Amino acid sequence: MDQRKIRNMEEFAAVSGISRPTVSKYFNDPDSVRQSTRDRIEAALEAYDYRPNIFAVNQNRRLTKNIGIVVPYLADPFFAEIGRTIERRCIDAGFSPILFSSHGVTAYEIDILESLRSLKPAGVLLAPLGRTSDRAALEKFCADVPTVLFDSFVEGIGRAFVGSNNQQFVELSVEYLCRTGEPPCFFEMETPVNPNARRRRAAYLSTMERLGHSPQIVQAKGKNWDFEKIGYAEGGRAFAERAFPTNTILCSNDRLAIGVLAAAYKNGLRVGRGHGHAVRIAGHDDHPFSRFTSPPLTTVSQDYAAIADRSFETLLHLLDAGDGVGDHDATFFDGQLVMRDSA
Amino acid sequence: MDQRKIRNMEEFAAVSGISRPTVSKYFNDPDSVRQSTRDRIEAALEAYDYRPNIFAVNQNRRLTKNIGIVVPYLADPFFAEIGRTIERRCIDAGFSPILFSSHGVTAYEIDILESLRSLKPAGVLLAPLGRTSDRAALEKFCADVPTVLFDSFVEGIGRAFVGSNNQQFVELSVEYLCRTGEPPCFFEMETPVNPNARRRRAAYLSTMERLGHSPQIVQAKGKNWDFEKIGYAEGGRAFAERAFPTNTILCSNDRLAIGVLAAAYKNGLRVGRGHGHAVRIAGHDDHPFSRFTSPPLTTVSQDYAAIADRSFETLLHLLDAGDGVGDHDATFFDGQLVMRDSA
DNA sequence: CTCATTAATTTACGCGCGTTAAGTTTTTCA
DNA sequence: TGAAAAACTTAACGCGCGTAAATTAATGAG
Repeated sequence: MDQRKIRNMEEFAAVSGISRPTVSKYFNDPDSVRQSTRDRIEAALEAYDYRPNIFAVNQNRRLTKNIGIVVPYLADPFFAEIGRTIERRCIDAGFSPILFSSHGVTAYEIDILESLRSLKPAGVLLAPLGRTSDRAALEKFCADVPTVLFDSFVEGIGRAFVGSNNQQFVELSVEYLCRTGEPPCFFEMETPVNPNARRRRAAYLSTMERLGHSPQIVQAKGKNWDFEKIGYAEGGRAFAERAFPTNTILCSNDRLAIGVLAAAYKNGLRVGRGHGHAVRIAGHDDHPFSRFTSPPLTTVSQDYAAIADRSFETLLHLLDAGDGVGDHDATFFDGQLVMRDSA
Repeated sequence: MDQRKIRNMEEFAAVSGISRPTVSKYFNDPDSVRQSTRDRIEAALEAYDYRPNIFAVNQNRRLTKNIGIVVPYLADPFFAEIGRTIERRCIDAGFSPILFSSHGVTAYEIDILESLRSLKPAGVLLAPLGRTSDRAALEKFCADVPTVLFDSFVEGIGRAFVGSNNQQFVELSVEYLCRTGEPPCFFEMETPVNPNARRRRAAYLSTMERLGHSPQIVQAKGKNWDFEKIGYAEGGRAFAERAFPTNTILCSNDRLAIGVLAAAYKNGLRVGRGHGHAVRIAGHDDHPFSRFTSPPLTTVSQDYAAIADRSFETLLHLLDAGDGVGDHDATFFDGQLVMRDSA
């Protein structure tokens, strides 16, 4: 195939019979050169497999083609899935995605933004930790780097936001549960890490009141991202102490619900609707595992792909709109009720 | 804090009162300069927040301080977890980890290795796709870059391997199941993507024979990484067709077992041991979600942290051992039986 | 205090590519 | 066919840092 190794663009230009500046132009935009020279370059490219040195390329660019993707917790399949989707979009659009996870730790998130900055990314898609984020650090970062926030909305941070309509999510689940059985109590974490949780609580309260029921909230202690574990421990405790005031438990999110489901099983409570069942349990988010719990979890589905796609599109928009004062648009996707057997 | 922005090492050297080459030396190894000059540099570092341009730094190095981490499927919490752990080790050791996921797609794995190569990483930790990996591509890559394989053993690839002792895993589960009830049948995928699966099958066969039982294998159709879905669909079909020859189902891995568990529930089969239970189900790996299934899944635990730690240590070893012909050492960690309620 | 070490400094080159300016060739189209 | 436009070539500089050689300064044992 190739006779000798190509060491740099100079040599590659030589073997392709094109001058180096033109080759450089080609790599920055293949359409910017005449078709005939493009063909010659691409012919040489096949014969000699050469790739521009990525470090040398990025040294001179003020901005690279890198796109940072930051999620708060990669062990959560939701974020794994959404990260995956965004990665693909980036690659297909000719960017180099770099995936980071804060693993639920504030200091990690700060570190990530720090090292991201030195990668001179064209843009960043950031799902912040939320409550435990260092607001100042986020603000400073977003001031320098075009950033689209997703999943967790943080007031005043980022140039745009894409997430789900928590109000609508909870309206959907509360209305369904009230329509088909006892009005639900709301199970959530005492000090939720994620700002979505606060909006869901508010939505639960308002929806219950609108429907003429008295809202009842059960809170679980716990501050980390081990939601299933917390749901299991605290849910179990609540079952044992008969702390759930109704037979219907609406969990703030599916991961918590998965824990409560396990706790219910352990306590010998049959979960589901209809007679013979002791308790109904529902969640929100349509977590990838929710369809495989026993019983399968009734929930409200997030449109993963839509959030991922829209986030990326929004960033692209931002990028070629330049540093226009960007009318911080926020997109909130509605969810859909997914009726399964748990409620 | 800082008066003017520092643009490069030249300027930073000026404000710190040290020459640029010495500053450069400092950044490559803070211990290589006299304590007094180190103090002066670090004082300036606090006052002026400067960081060497990562691209310029890497341009001249033959090797960078980058370490690639490649997993086959990041939406699998096992890999998310192990990826997370390795990342930490890298950072703590002064390296820059970069996490990639092949998402189960051969072409992606090849692309990842391709772009990894251009990042000139000091080393790579690779959990290959396995059966669907492009062997030639792996071989070519590993010839150029010091690579430690983990999780999936591929004969002759990489300079070392760290994974689990599949033989021992299955011995443990089969012996336990035989000791406490009907000998298990083995539920697995027809064409498993992961080489561990083949070893587990072999271990099942040999262990059953050693114990004087006739092995019985039930295979599920399906070729992708949606193990839960496949387990649910094919397990459900097997239940409906009464294709499971015993009341004890040993699944090749937990994700498959989670699907079978859901299928059992759907078919009205109570899962667990003792009377009143129709079927026992067990798995392998101690998947993070296994303790939250209903009932909680009996399984054999992988030592995530040990695999992650040892993989990284092995790589470090490899790196400062230079290009010594490395006696391709393979480490196989034993598992521990985790008895829960499903079997 | 002297001499031998050890560490820092000065000077200078190179890495691989982006980019620009000036000159040359090719293409396009009237 | 000829001139303008477009694309290319040559030449050269700069990016920010690693690194080497030669020189000077600091350290420390005797």
